Amino acid sequence: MIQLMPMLTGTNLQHAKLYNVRIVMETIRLYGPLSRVEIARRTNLTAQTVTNITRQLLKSNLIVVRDQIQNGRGAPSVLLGIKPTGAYSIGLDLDETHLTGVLMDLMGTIRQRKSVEISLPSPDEAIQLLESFTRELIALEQITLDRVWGVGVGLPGPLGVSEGGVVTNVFNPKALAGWNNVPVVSLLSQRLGLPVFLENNASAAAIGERWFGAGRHISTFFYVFFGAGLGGGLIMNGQMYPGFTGNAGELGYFPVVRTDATLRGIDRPHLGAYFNLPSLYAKLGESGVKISHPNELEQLYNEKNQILLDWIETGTDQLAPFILGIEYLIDPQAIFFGGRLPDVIIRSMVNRLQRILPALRIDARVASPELLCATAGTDAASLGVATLPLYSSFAPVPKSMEKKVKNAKATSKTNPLKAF
Amino acid sequence: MIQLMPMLTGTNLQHAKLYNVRIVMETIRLYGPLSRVEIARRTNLTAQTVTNITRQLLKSNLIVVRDQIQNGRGAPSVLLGIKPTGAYSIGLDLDETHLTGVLMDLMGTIRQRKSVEISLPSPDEAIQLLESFTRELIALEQITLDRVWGVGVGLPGPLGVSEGGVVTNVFNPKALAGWNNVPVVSLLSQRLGLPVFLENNASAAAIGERWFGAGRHISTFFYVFFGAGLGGGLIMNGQMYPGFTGNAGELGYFPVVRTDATLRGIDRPHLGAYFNLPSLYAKLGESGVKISHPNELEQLYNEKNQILLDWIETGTDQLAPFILGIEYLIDPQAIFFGGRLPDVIIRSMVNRLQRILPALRIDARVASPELLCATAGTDAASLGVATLPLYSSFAPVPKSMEKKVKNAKATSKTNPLKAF
DNA sequence: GCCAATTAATCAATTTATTTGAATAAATGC
DNA sequence: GCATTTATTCAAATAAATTGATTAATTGGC
Repeated sequence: MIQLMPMLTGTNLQHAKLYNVRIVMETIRLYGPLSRVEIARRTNLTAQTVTNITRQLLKSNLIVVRDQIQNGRGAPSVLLGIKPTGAYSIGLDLDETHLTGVLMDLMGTIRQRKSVEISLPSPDEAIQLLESFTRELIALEQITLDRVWGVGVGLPGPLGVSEGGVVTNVFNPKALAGWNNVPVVSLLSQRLGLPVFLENNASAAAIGERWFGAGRHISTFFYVFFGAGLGGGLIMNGQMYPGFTGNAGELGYFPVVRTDATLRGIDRPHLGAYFNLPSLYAKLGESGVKISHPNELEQLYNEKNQILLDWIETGTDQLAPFILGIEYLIDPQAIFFGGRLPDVIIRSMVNRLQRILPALRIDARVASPELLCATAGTDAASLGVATLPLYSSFAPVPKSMEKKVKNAKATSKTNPLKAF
Repeated sequence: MIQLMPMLTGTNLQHAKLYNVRIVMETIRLYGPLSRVEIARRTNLTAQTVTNITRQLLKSNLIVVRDQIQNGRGAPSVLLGIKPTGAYSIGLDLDETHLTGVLMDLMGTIRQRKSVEISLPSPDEAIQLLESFTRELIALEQITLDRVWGVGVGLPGPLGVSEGGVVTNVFNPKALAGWNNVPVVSLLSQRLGLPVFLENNASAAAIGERWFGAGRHISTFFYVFFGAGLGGGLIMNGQMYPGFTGNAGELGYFPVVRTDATLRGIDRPHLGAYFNLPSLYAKLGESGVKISHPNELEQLYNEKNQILLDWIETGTDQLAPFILGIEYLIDPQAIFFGGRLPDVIIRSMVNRLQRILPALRIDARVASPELLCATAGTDAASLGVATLPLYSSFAPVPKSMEKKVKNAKATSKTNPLKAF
């Protein structure tokens, strides 16, 4: 758990180039299709450098010539765009109630999807299941394993153990009883021969929103995630911020200072103790309504089920001060709300927050963050973890510029851009 | 105020080299004196590259040969250290009650200091005063203006206007009535012919702690700053995080949800309305104790003045939930407490918090951030703003690697490392 | 006291990226 | 029909890190 100050690492030509490759890829992805000259203008690179880099990207099948367009005089521009099938990625979102797997392409389109309801799997069962899901998704798409750049796995946080911000093992997560020091990353990557990325589902959903959702053009936002429990993820300067112990944004375990009647029984009331699906299911069960999947809540909401509506309102009211805390401490550009709850419910929460919050704010504040519904829908988490391998390969994060030592482990799998 | 997604900017050899120069400087500063081989080992650069870079740094008088040491067999190491007088910087901390100016060297040592008590200066008076303070400090040290790499100016936040995270103008700060859209940076830099950096005093204190204080080896921390009012600064991944509107960490305007008797009268209670020096002075004045400088509080504290002790205890109790918010949302490695209050008072607050907090935390939490007294003492803010020019020139932040366009403004003054 | 071994630092040549300036090609507009 | 404009690329130059050899200083063993 001890995280030392990161090493002060220099760079060199090769890594500077790799960074430029990422910059070009990302520019095309976000603003493409673009001509080489336009890429050069947007990145401050010279046209010649862009020519060199795009030549290699074309050869590697990561981009493709799209069109030729004429703007005024002069030679027409050749527009370059991302080749969606240039790379694939797999995302697996597991919690105590379900597993969802998706196969995603380079543009973030879900091409295959599988889902199953389960109940608290053991680590062995889970690894088995994750492997078979991966192989089935690849078979469905009829591609070979080598075209998949990695597998992302999402679990309910907090996961406990991280190494320099990278989570490899799962240590006693609260939501997964019996999971004690499970090396998910090494177990699964050995079985599959693919790079595996592990992340708590809330942070993963935030990364997904950042890379493929409305967060593509927002560099700093908070993501409130409704999974089996309540979680949160924080994106700052375009990168996920894990916190020192890997628990940044863990809204669910934030102590509730104001004690409402609903929390009176609990010793140390915290938001997650109230705002979670199992406790909602239990409440509904008492009134004779049986629910087994969050999608069924949509109908209940439309039927104006009073228990559900009360749960939403009370939970939102308890959430409001925390949203204020995010505003004043982190001052993000936006706060997203997403997760496994149906869109209508999330939208009603956001609407209620927008009504409540102005009265709580100190009037002196100039601007407040936008409250937005997440774009990914109920598969936000699996979509989010699927972005992890692509993010790791293509995001132009400063870390990608750092020199690696000579005798570091072979990076052929973990950094596929090494072909450059 | 609108802050677009930062441009995706490529890099080139020259900027990669500049980054390596900063990496070498910072490695020597933090861990020096070091031999060239040791620098190479710590930075992943080759010995030859380090030789080349240190040769130029020696010629530029930024580093100096310190010693030769023998470790075992082989040629002895030549140790290189920062040359403290290789660069100077000036910091000016202004608020409605005082101005403190310091002249600092490259190692963060305060070499000259001036201070004056004033009352709410107009912008014109202030600029005049800032200029004369700067010239007096330089005269005291008997150096020429060209050896000063810049001037940092600190004002009580929130300052209102920032451009891409860089504050240049002051727009209606709450603490400085009559200051409406004052272009502090351009006014002062024109008069002095030096780069000027503007920052709110809390963030500046945090940067000072990061660069020269205990934060040198802590990459993520929060800084609770007691100035005339209450402020906060956030350092993440070694860099100050300003937030989208420049107000991240603005503790003072965070609404207080729990309403104590002390805040009952106020319409929208917030922490800063209670926890500020003018209101303490007023309270003390009612009981016949006249205070004009925060240093005088130390004696009152030692005399166990009940009004002061109550103010500290109540304020700390109100602060506690906010500290929890920082823990759960930001999950920093440490939280520093510093500012213009005497050390004994800050220490008593930290002690009280350490007693209060465990009972409020959800027991499931694995690790909590350390609560620490800041190292800089009552000059934290002026020390902090003095670090801004040095930080800007020498900090190995990723941004320093970005390519600048050809016809950008001359950078001779703003980036003195351009000699390389 | 000598000499092989070891280590720090540098020199010289090589490699690999971007940059620069010229060339080519395609389309427009007069 | 032709000068102009623009996108792109070719070829040579430039500038950084890398590599391998070299030098120098010192230790430890005999």
